[in-house]
Amino acid sequence: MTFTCRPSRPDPASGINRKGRKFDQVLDGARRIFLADGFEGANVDDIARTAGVSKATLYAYFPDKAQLFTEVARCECDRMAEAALQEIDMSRPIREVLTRVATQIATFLVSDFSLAMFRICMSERDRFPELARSYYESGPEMGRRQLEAGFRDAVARGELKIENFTLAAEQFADLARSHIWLRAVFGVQTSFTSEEIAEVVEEAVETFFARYGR
Amino acid sequence: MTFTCRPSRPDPASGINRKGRKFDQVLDGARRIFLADGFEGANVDDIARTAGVSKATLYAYFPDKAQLFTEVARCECDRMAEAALQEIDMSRPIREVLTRVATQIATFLVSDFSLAMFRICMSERDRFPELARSYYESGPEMGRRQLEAGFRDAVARGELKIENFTLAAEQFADLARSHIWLRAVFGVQTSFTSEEIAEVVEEAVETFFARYGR
DNA sequence: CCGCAACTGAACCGGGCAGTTTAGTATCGC
DNA sequence: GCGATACTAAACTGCCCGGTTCAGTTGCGG
Repeated sequence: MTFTCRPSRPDPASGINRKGRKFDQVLDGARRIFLADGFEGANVDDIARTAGVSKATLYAYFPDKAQLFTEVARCECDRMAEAALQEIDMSRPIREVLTRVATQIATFLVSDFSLAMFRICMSERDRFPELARSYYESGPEMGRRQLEAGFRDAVARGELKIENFTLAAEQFADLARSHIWLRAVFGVQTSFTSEEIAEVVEEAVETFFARYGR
Repeated sequence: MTFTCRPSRPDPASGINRKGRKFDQVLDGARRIFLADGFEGANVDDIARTAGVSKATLYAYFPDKAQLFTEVARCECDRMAEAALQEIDMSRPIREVLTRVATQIATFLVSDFSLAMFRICMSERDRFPELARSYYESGPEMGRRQLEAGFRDAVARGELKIENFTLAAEQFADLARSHIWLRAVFGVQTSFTSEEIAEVVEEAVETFFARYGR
């Protein structure tokens, strides 16, 4: 599956040349290799080969490796934001809603994509400080805001009682990833059954409700 | 401050030569540079210079960069284990105890050392899979076991009610780092006042108690 | 069929860095 | 004083890899 990502804001004189048949190929190849190997670890020859393009062509589109990387990263941040921005359907009973949301959080956080992006953000924080920051903002932060909004509705309807919305949302997300995420990022456990996730989710909802329920 | 770390198990024919005046210097210099720059990012010349030692001397002690790194990493895992292994004083009222423990967890997790080690584990997970694993085991895992033990005591004394001890401990630790740790690892926020930490801790204890209290 | 622009593939350059070598110095036991 | 051992400084090797160059190919508009 390959898809491109048009600039959210067109890059101002970034030196990127978007016109040409193979632009998308290059970006796609770069995405794969960068996600797999990180920035430092990625080899431009590999990217070109994976993209099915000559190195010269690659450098016809992008002035250097760093800009190619930031372009990929920007797209992935957009994807991330999109993922974080699913509307929360509050029409169902609150407990069911929270269970579904927690399941989504937990499942996403142990996905290959999420883990790869996280690792890259960690590894490349010195070289690309903006990357980690903007990923945080389009991901965790965006997700938190969504949660907060949902919580406000629920409180308004008398289904939850919350004073500190920010921290409550943060706690909810942290509870939803309890146990499994740390194991995933440290590589202690590499795959998770839906039962494992369901157990963590259930306990998360239980604890959250004990504090903020009704 | 410089201190050495004798092998927990003497390395079997690892090619490391421990005798010589400057062994400790080398290890100490390596620790600094590796913690600051990671494995790939660290420059052996820098290490030698920081250690106040010639490169030739360095290579008289360690056969290569990787072994030097793993030696440093092993020591840091030991330090980590030691830090995680503080006895929990259960004589005080449970709420006070948990508040103190949560404060320790939160404070440690946003410390330079902890963040540096975490980043290295993430960055070098492919090159040194064992590192992340053993750091996880001497850190989070060890800490969790300690917590679990404390919880069992508390349950026995009727101060808490818990069924799933593992998940409860995990939830407690996750609640204790809520909000602040993610911001720290993504570099969104680089320093934390004790008030910020205290707030998170208080909310963590509150939520934990709502579920598992009395 | 021509011309032009995109693309290819392979050779090449240059810098960074792990690890080695070498020629020389300091220190210690005897 | 003498040999041995530890250490130093600096030059050097070899490799990897980002980026460039260039001679040749493909394909498309007119």
